Amino acid sequence: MKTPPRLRLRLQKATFPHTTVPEGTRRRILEVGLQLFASRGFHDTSVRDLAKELELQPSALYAHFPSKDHVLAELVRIGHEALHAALRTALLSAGSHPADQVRALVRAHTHLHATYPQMAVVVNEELYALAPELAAPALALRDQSSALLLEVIARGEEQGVFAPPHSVVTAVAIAAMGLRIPYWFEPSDALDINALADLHAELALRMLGGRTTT
Amino acid sequence: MKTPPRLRLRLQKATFPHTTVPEGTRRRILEVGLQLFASRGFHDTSVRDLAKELELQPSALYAHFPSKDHVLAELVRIGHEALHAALRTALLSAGSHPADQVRALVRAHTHLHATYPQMAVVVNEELYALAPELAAPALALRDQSSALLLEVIARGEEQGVFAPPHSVVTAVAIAAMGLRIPYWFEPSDALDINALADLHAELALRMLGGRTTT
DNA sequence: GTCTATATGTTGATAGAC
DNA sequence: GTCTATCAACATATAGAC
Repeated sequence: MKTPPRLRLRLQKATFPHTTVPEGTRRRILEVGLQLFASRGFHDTSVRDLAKELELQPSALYAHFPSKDHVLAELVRIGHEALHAALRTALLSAGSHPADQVRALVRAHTHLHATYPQMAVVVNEELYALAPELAAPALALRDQSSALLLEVIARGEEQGVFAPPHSVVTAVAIAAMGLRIPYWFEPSDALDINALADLHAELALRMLGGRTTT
Repeated sequence: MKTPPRLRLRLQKATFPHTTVPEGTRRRILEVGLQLFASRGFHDTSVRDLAKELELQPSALYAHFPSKDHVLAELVRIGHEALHAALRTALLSAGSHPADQVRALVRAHTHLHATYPQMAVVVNEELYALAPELAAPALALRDQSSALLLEVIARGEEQGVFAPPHSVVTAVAIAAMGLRIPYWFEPSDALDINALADLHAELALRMLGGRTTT
């Protein structure tokens, strides 16, 4: 926190996907960590910065986390688990038609990235700051999550309802839409989260060449 | 550079878009800066790290740049200028049909991000580390670059050859494909840069609903 | 579980010789 | 334009009292 207030993301109160995060100081640390890591980055946020925002002394944090890295690791874990859970739930409540399933996955992906922009940014930009053993669980979940989309696309191609120019490149492009959301989207009357989710689902289906409705 | 080798981007020799970067030590500093900032991030790369890789003493850098920030600022400037120049050139050599123009813009965007992945990463992820006055020129160029795509899309809609579900959201989605390239793409025989450019252009046109050929 | 105080290393940057 | 030597500020983390 040497350089003036160029922020990666607007500095605002950060919220979690509702996972099992205990109340109390530990949770407050995670919330403040999410806020600061998202807006200035992990390496540009010091333990003193966290403590100041929490109105605690720096040493007090170490009663709750063994190190600054572990605060980030916990955030990264929560974020990946929330996304994976959301995608699985979406798939389960979708119909059996591949277009419905893509719509469900993309809508869930969009919803999460638009609702928890700080979590999305920290999970995606600061994962590399973790030692391999702290990052590993998140990376495993990430692979499982992308597999969900790839499988639905493959099934759609087999059934002849999708005809993307290249299934992997198209899957990456669909995911990319979601990953960019925190950097430009601000919910408004003209374009709220639900409308954005619909738009992204529509764009995904256009890329897949699957305009089919059930 | 405290934490073990989790790298954001593979550590490899970094090259520039051919802009006017003078030979000599100043250029070497920029090349090494690009390499290290891309792989570990600006805040996790110390002046000592740069000096070590350059086989110089840390103090020697200050004969070429007034501060570490100015190294990043110069990289960010070069990157933005290169992209803007590439997009303008692409537009000029494209035909007058909006579909041709989108194809040209997307192909150029893809080419640059695939050819200079480190530059793309640094420009997009580390811009926020700069003080406003150092970041301003780049931000201005960025606005001009996105305007190019938005204008072509608007013209296509007026002519009735494009019918995207939402022009701004679609433009952002098209740009997002390009921004993700450095994080997954590795040129291969099965998928080289040209093929990727073609695929991205095709996906962009599908999103725009403009399959027209000239 | 929070505090005060501090250990220990690293940071960006400068002074001044050659 | 590079070196040696160094500064002041900052980093993460710990020790021990309450």
